[in-house]
Amino acid sequence: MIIKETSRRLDPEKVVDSALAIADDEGPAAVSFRKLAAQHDVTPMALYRHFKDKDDLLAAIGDRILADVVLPEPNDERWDKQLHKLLTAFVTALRAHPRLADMTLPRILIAEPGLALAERALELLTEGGFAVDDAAEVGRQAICSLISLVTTDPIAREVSDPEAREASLRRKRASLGALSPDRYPLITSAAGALICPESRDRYYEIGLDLVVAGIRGLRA
Amino acid sequence: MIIKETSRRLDPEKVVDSALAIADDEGPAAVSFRKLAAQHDVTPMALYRHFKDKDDLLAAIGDRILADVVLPEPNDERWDKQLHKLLTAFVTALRAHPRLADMTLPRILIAEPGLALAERALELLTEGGFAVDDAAEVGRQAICSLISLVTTDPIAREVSDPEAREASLRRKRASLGALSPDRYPLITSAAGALICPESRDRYYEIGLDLVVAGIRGLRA
DNA sequence: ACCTGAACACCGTTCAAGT
DNA sequence: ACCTGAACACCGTTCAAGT
Repeated sequence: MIIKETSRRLDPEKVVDSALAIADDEGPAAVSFRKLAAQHDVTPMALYRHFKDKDDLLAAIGDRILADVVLPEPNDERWDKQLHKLLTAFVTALRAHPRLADMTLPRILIAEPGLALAERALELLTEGGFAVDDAAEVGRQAICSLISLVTTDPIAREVSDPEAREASLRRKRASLGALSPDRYPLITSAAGALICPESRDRYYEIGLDLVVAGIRGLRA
Repeated sequence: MIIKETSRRLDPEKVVDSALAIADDEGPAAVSFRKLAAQHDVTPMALYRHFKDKDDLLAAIGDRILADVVLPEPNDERWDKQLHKLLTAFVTALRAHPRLADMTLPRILIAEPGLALAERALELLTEGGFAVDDAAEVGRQAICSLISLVTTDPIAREVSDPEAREASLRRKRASLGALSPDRYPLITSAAGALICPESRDRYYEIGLDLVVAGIRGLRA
């Protein structure tokens, strides 16, 4: 039996590891073939053997994130409760990569974990009384809302650079603080919550509840 | 009375016009100082007199879009019905710029039309029984969901390039068509709706109904 | 099959200088 | 105040060539 010596110098999976790390820290725009090539001691052009173009690399990042979704086992709870848990599992995986959550959207109906999630969501929605085509529309919208819940997470933003985060908060406080309480009484009195929600868990709880409540309400 | 001759060669408002046109056609990434400078017969550096940096220019685009929001007059309908109309007005303005809708988010609590929208939304939410801090959280989430509704509008995408759009649809059809109906019975049977919703108006109607139904449901 | 070298056509932004 | 010129430090991607 011959153990094949690994002859390839470049491991695409490790390139995606690096890309994911850069994107988490500095955002997807900071990911570049040239930087990745330098990190892996190859020419930028070497990457084109493994990724068609930059979009292809970003798609691989999306797939990586989706691979972390851990679907809950079906049980005998009500469809809406199970849907809540299913969507929570999706959000949990995305929360690890707040700046990258939207890379999953174009991969959901392509990557296997995304397909499993979608199929299960459609099962629960049809169980809840939706026609399959309506379930598709509602499910898509739910996924989109939850992705944007994560991408716009006000607490996670710029977490890599705490002083940039502080500066951004200070700017927001200053701008809302300058508003006239007569013209904008509710905005000024809700300024705290508008600038940054008190608790991150509560932020996600409200977001998920809102999505599931919408689905429940639409069916009626 | 002296009519001041306009001495400035560069009108920042016209630069934003051009930037908006480019961004609508080719996406925000295609907007560049160099391209805009060429279009306005100046050096790229001339733009830095009028815009701090590229982010500042994109913020101006966000403000432009928000300026098109036409708020409905308050009336004596129920709070949730009025909220539906308010949010519809927001979505209507965004729909004119599907690829740019998310540039409005960071400008909502800064640009005047965004503040007016936010204040009115908070009014209706508190009228509906939300505490002001909860209203803030719920309102933010609603705005985010609706922005993502527009940015991911499956019908508007790549509308500038109809054959790219066709190619993308074909790719999606092929990829869903290759799935096993045994493993993914619901996805395959909903393939049509998943690839592209039948009607654009219905797409937006469902999206808006879902958001308002969620808010109504959360209050209870 | 996998990688390199050189080149093309772009970017945002800084700095010093002109009027 | 407003604009220019030259430069710096980047990009993605193509093409032809090497092993």
